[in-house]
Amino acid sequence: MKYCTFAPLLKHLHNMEREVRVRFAPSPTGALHIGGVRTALYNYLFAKKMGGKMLLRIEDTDQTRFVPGAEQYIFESLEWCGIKLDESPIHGGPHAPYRQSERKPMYMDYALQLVEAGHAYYAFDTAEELDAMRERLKAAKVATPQYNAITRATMKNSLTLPEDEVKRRLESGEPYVIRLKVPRKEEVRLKDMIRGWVMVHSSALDDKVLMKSDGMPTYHLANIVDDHLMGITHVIRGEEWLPSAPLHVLLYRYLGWEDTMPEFAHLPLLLKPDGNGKLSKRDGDKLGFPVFPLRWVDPVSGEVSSGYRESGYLPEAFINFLAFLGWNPGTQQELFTMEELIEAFSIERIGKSGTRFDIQKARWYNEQYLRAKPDTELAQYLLAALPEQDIACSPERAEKIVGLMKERVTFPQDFWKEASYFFVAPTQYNEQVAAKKWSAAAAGAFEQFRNELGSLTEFNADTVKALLLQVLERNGLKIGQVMQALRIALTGVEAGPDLMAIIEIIGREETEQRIDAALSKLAQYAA
RNA sequence: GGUCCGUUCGUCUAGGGGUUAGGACACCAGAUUUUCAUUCUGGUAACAGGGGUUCGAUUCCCCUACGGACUACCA
Repeated sequence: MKYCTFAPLLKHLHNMEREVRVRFAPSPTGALHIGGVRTALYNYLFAKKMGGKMLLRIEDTDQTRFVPGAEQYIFESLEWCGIKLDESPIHGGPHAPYRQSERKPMYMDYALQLVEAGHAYYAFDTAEELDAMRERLKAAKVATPQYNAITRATMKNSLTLPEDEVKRRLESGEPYVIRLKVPRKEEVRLKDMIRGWVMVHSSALDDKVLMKSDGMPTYHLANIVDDHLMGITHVIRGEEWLPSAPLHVLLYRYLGWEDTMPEFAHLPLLLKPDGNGKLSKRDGDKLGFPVFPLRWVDPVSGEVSSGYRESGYLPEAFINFLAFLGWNPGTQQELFTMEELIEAFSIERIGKSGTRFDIQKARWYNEQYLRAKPDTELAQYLLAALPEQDIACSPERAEKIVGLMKERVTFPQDFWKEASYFFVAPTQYNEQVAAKKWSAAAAGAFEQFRNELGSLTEFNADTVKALLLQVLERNGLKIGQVMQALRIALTGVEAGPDLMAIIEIIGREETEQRIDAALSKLAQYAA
């Protein structure tokens, strides 16, 4: 109780003069998933908005879950997203090392400090004994079976065992853990920047393990020690941490760090599209969209999961989309560059409720960003796809093509997929449209058109169109009656940009050849 | 089960004691067009339910329902 009156005020004063420092602290247990990327993004936006620093810390205290390549994947993902780190295991920094496994020696001191102060204790219970305890409590219909102020009295720990036996066990190298001695009854309050005051009774918390028997700290101890040592001012993390946040407050208090305790902001979760549970790594591609920023190959199972990058999402679009999942600027503006996001960002405008994931919106953002790019840049996407097709194309020609196609693509790879007819004559025709639109009259007109193409002194969309109209008029045909047929003849498909522009790009000779081919291949419909 | 968090159109959300409850995506219709797409115009569509407080509640309070998270020597 004695802390409650002044601590918040002191903390407030203290934090006001501190440089904002936030951290993103993933564990390298696999690919970083999209929810993690959003957490990283919000941390980054907040840090930059406040003129502060963002660091990345690898939380690898569970050696059994280490996955090779995961750490590299995290860095590559953040880099692709444009989230820049000020300090990290690879960027270095004043608080190195930034991998908890490399910081291992420093945690025990703090755990022992807690033991000495009477806020933690040694426990020697085996896994079997813990199971038995939980079974017993369950059988006795105890609402929450946990290692706590009541049950600790029945277990093997330094609070129940005689002092000399505890000493003997420790000296003989018997495995032990250090547990936090959570008070029996005490209200623990914490102020969350998104949710306001959250109150939890200490009886709902159990005596969490702080140091594991392998000598590694658990997340709970390690994150408090490191956040304190690294000068973290704001902890922005997922809502799944909210239930254990009071425990963390207790740790700050017992370690004597309450006056510089970071402020907390627990982010609403990213939910599956049906709202049924949070988006998880294990969802892979099951939901019909990637849950990872980059493609990921599981090093053990070899299972491949698709990524946003490889699917054709632009990092700017991906980030803009992600930023709006749970946050909004309160204005009508939808499109934001990273700089604009930083400028507009505030934690107060983060929503409270879980956010369902909607891939449709991500596609829309991608289209917007794609269309905003200059043709010279878009041309690179098309050009990049051509060598493997064994096709040569000048940058100027590619530019013209993407200029015509950009309004109708969602991803960069669509340029080749949707526009291959600029390079390759159709080998088959849309039969439905052919059956409906091809006619003897049309075919006749096309033949004349084809034969007169050679007479044009200038060959471009305008002159070609003029010629076509002339031929059609001579044959008593309307443009609407035959255009679809001509489109099929030249491209094979029913949809696409302005046909005359297509003709201009594929050129006179190719146009003549394609009409010839169509006249013979589609003759069956000319009845 | 227990603890905690949440609930405005199908989805993301704005708003906030008196509003025609606003926008975006998606969807539908019309216009333009040589097709499709784009673009433009218009449209369908929401305050979970019940109690209070109040002249008045979607907004504040309580309860219920529903949803979610957590409940490891994992993070």
